[in-house]
Amino acid sequence: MIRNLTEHDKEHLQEALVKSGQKVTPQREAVFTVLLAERDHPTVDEVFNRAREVMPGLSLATVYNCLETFVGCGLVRQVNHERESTRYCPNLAPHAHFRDKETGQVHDIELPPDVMKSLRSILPPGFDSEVIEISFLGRAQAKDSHSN
Amino acid sequence: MIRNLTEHDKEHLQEALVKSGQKVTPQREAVFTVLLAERDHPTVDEVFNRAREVMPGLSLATVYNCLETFVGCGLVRQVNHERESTRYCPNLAPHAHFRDKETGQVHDIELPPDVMKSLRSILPPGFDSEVIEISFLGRAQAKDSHSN
DNA sequence: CTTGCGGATTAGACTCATTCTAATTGAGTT
DNA sequence: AACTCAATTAGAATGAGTCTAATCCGCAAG
Repeated sequence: MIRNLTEHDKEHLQEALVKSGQKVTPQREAVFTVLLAERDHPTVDEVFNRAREVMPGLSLATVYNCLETFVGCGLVRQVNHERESTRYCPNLAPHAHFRDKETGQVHDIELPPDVMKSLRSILPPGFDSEVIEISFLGRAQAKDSHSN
Repeated sequence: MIRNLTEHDKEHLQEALVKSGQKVTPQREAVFTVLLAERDHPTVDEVFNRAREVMPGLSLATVYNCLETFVGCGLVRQVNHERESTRYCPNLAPHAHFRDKETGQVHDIELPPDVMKSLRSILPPGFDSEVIEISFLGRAQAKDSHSN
């Protein structure tokens, strides 16, 4: 179910960690592997349970720590909907999130540069934004179960 | 500090409540008054404290109930940022939210119809969205302290 | 070697927004 | 005056996330 990291992904992880003064540890590799294996925006608990299959001693606190570290060095994004549990997403390309009202599934929606630009343009002078979050809520005709 | 509802706002409240089979109660009037008095996107706790000045016996559970009811009949919107406490906003026009990283203040950003349309247009076929949430995070040159 | 250092990991306690529960109130009826 | 049914209430319960203090582990210095 959970494959090992490809050489490429391993380098990606290592580079990002080292660049922000963090170490590569077995726990971090395991958590990162889980994130890449199934890109369905898992919650911390889901990551925890999946990672335990591969590293049974892993603790929940460590999963929180790893994910926080990854966010800190730009390896993954947090995804929040209302006040539900935070989900995690290794897709780094700019994208919005679509949440299916029925299934709860989260899908990535590609965000073309011109839409980004038009969004930025609605900010009145004096407002300077680093992060823009866009989330849709609705229903999706099931097609591919995951989100990319 | 907290003025009474204008006749107009009172009718607005009454109409929305009755239309969805709810009753007008003193508690609901008090909470709605608080929301309209200062449009700074208060948290439940802030609403609670402000409303207590006017109705000391009011309970926190009731504030939660009232706000939930208001959301249900379209009188107010919930505003969430990451996993912080939910805030409430009586601005019904389509708008985005800008959250100041430093002060935590939330400002409303008007959302022109063509931007809404271009956003809707990025959804692949099969995706049908009712609600779009857009939130900016950044720094705002203080100007008017409230949002609206 | 083996000792010491500092970051990473861990279990479990803690926080705090929100929800739930069960009892009470109160307005409008019969 | 008794009924009814939603709204209100206080306090308990939930649960995601954070904090704490102890342990672990890789690595560099002696």
